[in-house]
Amino acid sequence: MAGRKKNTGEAELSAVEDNPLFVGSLQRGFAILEAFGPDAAELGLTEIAQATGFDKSAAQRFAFTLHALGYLEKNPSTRKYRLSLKSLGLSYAYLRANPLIERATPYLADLRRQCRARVDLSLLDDTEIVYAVRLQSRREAFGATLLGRRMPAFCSSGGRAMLSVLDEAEARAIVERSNRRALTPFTLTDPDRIMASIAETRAQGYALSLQECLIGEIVVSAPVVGRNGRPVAAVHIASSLDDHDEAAVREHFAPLARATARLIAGGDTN
Amino acid sequence: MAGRKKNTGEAELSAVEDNPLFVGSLQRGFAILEAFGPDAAELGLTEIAQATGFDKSAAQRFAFTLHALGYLEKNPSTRKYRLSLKSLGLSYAYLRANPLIERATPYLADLRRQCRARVDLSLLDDTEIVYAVRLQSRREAFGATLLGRRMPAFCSSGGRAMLSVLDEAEARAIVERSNRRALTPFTLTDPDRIMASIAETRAQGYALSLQECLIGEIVVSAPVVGRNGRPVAAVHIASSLDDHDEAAVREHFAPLARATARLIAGGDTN
DNA sequence: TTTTATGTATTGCTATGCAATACAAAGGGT
DNA sequence: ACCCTTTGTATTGCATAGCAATACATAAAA
Repeated sequence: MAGRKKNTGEAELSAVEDNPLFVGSLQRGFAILEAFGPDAAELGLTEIAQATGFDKSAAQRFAFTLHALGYLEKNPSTRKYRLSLKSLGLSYAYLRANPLIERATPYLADLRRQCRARVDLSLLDDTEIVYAVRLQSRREAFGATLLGRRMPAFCSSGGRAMLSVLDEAEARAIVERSNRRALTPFTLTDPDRIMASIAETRAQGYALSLQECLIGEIVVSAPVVGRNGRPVAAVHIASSLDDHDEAAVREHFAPLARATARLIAGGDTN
Repeated sequence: MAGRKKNTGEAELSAVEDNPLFVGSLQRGFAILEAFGPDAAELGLTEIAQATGFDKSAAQRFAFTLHALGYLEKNPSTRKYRLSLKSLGLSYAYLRANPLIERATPYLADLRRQCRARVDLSLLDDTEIVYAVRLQSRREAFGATLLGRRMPAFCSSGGRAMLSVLDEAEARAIVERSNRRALTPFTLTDPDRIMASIAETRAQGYALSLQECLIGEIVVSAPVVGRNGRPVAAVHIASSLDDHDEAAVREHFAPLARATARLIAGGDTN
């Protein structure tokens, strides 16, 4: 987590950092919060310093402050810091304030009952999708069931669904600046082939991902389109190939996903 | 949201603020983030200034910075700020890093299948409980289904379950400094009667809340106890009185909740 | 015990971030 | 269409908040 690089262009970012309105301390504080992750659940001061590139003093001050504010807590035995419950507060505020999600939730619950598979709602954030609602089915790999999880848009079903709503050029731009690391042997990584898949998605009104993100998983997604014609979200239905084969998914789940997406779009305010 | 008062004692807080390690800018930044909530989904600069008590300049600088960092986004039409998707990231990191939650999730999913009612896992944070896992059943009021939601411990079933694990004195202290506003006409607000309910909970091994938080809702909860003997979490089973009466809940759900709590506690690392 | 590593506390200096103010750009009433 | 009010954006000199170096304390390791 040390030197994570954004492909969004550092130039633009450092431009904004030079703006006199920019408060560097805030940035550093968040950098420390963001240093905590699945791989780094608990961090000591020196580890924080290492992960962020700050010196010990800076790590100390910011960790101290975040602790005082309640965003970090200390494991008394290891004396290391970890994220605290308060981290959940922001999510709550976000979800609660988001009318799209409020609107979508009951439709997704209905969908979940109809197909008895995992149902997700994802949002597009540049080259990634973020899961905002997840209704899990049976036992899934734990990390895969969490809200806020990010996946690359180019290879996820929901990502392709949303990209298919954009114009060709915009979609291609996103695909091309994505980090197109293959997640499975089935992941398409060639931009042209990805764009072909997106074109197909556009034509049929839904995207289908066959083991492109996870071996054994098949996902259909339909885009939720805003009044302005832009993609707002994607409705996913994910299941195991053990339970449903491609034909069945296309025949039964795809129309359901599309219908749900349309219902959600129905009362859009954007 | 302007002058929210912590009953934890301001003295202690301002003591820490005077520590030279305390970075005030971080505090102000978070104060602005926290100004956003259900009631204040979108805020303009002046509104932010009002809500936080800062002057326009401060509001401007911090909003600018949070925007640059990606935690706030601007509604282009209203020019107001709102929380962005990035808010979900912290939750993800927290949940992902929390072994208790990872461990609990599959057991909760099983429980959900067995009782076909809403199943939640909550954690205790001083006088409040925070929902960390929620497996909803059918349509529920939207806000009630979200992760990160807080409820008073004194009147919630899960809260009483966890309080019942503490010693009498500690539990009473928490109850007494809670803001004991009645949420429904059935909410117990008298400390003595609450303590009696907690004692009963301790005796029977589960807590039962009959419409104390929400009219028409019945909830049983069992505490998850850590190796150190402290309450770690609570397992809730919530259903509507239309579906299940008190006797049925006590007979069928209470044992299930207790069993699940024990399973979760089984491999605790704390 | 000595040694090494890591967390905690202190302090003087200066760059950072502050607040006042000026400017621009929308809304909204008449 | 105008004014006037309101709200967002940009600039700047100055003081203080926050920095980095360093010293001290405490815990694990050898």
